Amino acid sequence: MSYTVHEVAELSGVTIKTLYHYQKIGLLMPESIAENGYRYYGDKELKRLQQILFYRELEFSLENIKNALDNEPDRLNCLREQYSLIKAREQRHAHILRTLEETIQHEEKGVPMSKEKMFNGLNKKEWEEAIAGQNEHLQEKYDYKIDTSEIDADAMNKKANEAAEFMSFMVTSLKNGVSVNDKSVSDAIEKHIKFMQQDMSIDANGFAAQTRFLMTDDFHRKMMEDQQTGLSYYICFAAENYAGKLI
Amino acid sequence: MSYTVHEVAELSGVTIKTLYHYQKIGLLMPESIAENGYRYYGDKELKRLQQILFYRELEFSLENIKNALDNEPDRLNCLREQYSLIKAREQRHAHILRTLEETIQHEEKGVPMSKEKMFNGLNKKEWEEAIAGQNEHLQEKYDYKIDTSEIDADAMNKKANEAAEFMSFMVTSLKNGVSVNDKSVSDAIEKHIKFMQQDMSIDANGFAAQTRFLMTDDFHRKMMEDQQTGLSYYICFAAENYAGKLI
DNA sequence: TATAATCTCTTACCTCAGGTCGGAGTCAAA
DNA sequence: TTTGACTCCGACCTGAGGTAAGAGATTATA
Repeated sequence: MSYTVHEVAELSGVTIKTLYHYQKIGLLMPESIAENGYRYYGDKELKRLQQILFYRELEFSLENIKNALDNEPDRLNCLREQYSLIKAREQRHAHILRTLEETIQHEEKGVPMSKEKMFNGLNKKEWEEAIAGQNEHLQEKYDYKIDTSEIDADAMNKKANEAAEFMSFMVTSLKNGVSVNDKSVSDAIEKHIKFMQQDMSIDANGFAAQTRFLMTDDFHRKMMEDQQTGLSYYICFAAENYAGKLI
Repeated sequence: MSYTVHEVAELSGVTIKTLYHYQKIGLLMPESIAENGYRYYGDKELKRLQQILFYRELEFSLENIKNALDNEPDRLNCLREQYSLIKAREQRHAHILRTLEETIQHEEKGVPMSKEKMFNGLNKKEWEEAIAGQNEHLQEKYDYKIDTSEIDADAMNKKANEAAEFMSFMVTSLKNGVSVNDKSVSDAIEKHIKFMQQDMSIDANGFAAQTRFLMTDDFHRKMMEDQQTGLSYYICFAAENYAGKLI
């Protein structure tokens, strides 16, 4: 099955000019070119175009897209990677949305807002710095930045701070679809338990029991679920999984 | 309070060059210009810049932003409008994400996908046409399009329908903080299992095992978590709880 | 079969939202 | 007074296309 420029344009919503452009920069070549110069695209080309558009949607430069597709010729891997990138972008947008909500609330009450908060999530420079070193995999490969900094740290004292950090990490993991089996999750739990051990006697099983209580108890569950839907269940699973591993 | 270009750049993450550019096109003028030519911005300008960035995030052209801000000088209205636009964009992204998911599933099974479906949500032309005449308010004012074609109910057969109904019920319960112990949850699971028993042999324990698999398997968990954060964990708990009760 | 309407190719130039570079003036601190 | 950081402004560059125009190809209609 082969398609004319017009048909491809119609199907994909891209203009003929854009197809020509992609050909010129070697991003998407026609399957064949007739003697009269007419270009025809096949199924393989349509699939590649689809992937180009997914990446374009993520604001990759055409050059980056070319690299991504050429370095990862396995379509399924590409698609999965695009999936997690889109998920990552969602976080940034959630951040911006929160800033917008906060701004509306401040404006409604007529209370002035801190200048830093005003640009939370919008300030690309800032969060690119804040997350330097994180998510190396995607960053190296795509130069794509992921927003993971959520809480304002120094507003809390040390204890609350550690707890909030742990929670925020779990929220991020939950939102990113990280398995409770993942080493990063186990590590976080281990660290959290060690911290708690500074002023109380608790072990992995005790912690698991505690999280199960937090999940079953209506009041505490509500507190956690308000922070992030699903959090109480996730943490409980993670804690039980961690305790189970130690046996 | 007034800020130098450097300070504004630092706060907002925008470059000095961009500030200059905005000044040149009359989008954001400094509050004052000293005799030495230095430009200074006040609180009012920072607020305007914030709004510019919200709009820019929504891919409005600078000219459109100028019009939007000049025609709607009421900040609160602007912010609210931006809020609904961002919400609308979320829909479009959800659409794209679904196309990506479907593509992954087709690719996994090696089944070819219809060419139209391949570009669902990506085809801007298409959804601009599909919603012609709708959302006139925003379109007239901003030339911004909203994706409204979301659910194609009759596209699903009965089976998928029941599953979707069950899932949607669980999502609602999770979001409302309903305990997995709650009778409504047990009842829904019972009903769902009975339905499945029509064409397969499964019991409460089998179902619990299945949900645990869905939670532990990276790909399936991703699918569920995408629908609602925490869903895979909630359903697994609920299923295990239901199976446990029967003993 | 002739003609009109549509499609296609290619090149040259335009646009938008900035980035880069360079020269020159300005300011604060050592 | 000199150094280093900050600022201004203009000229030119970039990416991802859009527009316009001339010319050949194909298809539909008279």
